Amino acid sequence: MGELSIPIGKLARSVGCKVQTIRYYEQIGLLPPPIRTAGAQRRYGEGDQQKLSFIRHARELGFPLPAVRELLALSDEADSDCAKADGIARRQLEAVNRRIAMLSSLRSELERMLRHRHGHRIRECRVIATLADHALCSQDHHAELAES
Amino acid sequence: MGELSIPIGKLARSVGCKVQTIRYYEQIGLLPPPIRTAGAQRRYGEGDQQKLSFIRHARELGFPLPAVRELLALSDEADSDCAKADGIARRQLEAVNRRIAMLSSLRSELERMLRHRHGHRIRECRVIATLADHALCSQDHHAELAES
DNA sequence: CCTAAAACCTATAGTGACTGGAGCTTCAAG
DNA sequence: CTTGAAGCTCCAGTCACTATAGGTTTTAGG
Repeated sequence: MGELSIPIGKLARSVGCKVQTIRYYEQIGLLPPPIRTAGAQRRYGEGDQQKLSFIRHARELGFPLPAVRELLALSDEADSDCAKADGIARRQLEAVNRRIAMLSSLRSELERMLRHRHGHRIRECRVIATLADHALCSQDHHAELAES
Repeated sequence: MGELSIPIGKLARSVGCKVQTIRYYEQIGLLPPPIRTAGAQRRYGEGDQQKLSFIRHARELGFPLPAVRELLALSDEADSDCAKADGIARRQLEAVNRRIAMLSSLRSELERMLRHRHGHRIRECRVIATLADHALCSQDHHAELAES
């Protein structure tokens, strides 16, 4: 069935990224070097396709490459170093939850705007205030403005 | 009360970013040029603080600067050009929903890993497969691999 | 008032994560 | 066996910051 051995361009199209991006990921060791044809062209398999698709989605969600690297490591580490995988999963889960919380409040605000717009005009737009709120975020820069 | 007029360093600390980042945002026109002291140092008010906080959170959520610019425009445009604001809000809402969907499935997978780990060892890690799934994403690169 | 450290200024260069282009080679359809 | 699309390497450019150099302003202490 699906052991494809597709060239780089097809792989790029299948995940919606540029050819050079794939070569770049290989260069920085995020993707393993694929097999090559006699003429030194890259040929990819099913696994590569999945991995790359994962990387692209994670990047679109705003995870930095180090976090992506960690998440990728989860599947390699899973059945070797359980404790390590557990720690990574736990940490990334917290990050994911924070993102969801922020996006949820932004969503509510956008929905509110679209609902209230039917009246006639929006009196006040609270989109900025919604996401400006520090209550949901990780950093400890709350109340930094207090002293002096 | 709170019409602060704080220097750039304090503003940076209050939102958890670098001083240069603020100057950069001013340079590219994302933040308005603030008032200056006699000695040409920047002094910021409450509104700037909110706006910057919003920008930082939006960026952490992975919105590119053009999208951030659009979201910022929502509040300016809100009571002037209603139709335009509506369109922006609708488009951004879709983007937000897609992000939430992807993050939710990633969360389920991470949670599943943490639950099942208690047995003894994780047999298979599906984190990558979860986020590799194209069903939830916007682009039309589904089934690109079909022909030939 | 005066000074000295901390924070500010501009300008420029460097980094991370790509993206594009030049110039050449390989692959595959006819 | 040709020929045009797609691949290759290498290098330069972009976006969104981040760091450094070299100088000025603020502000707290004496």
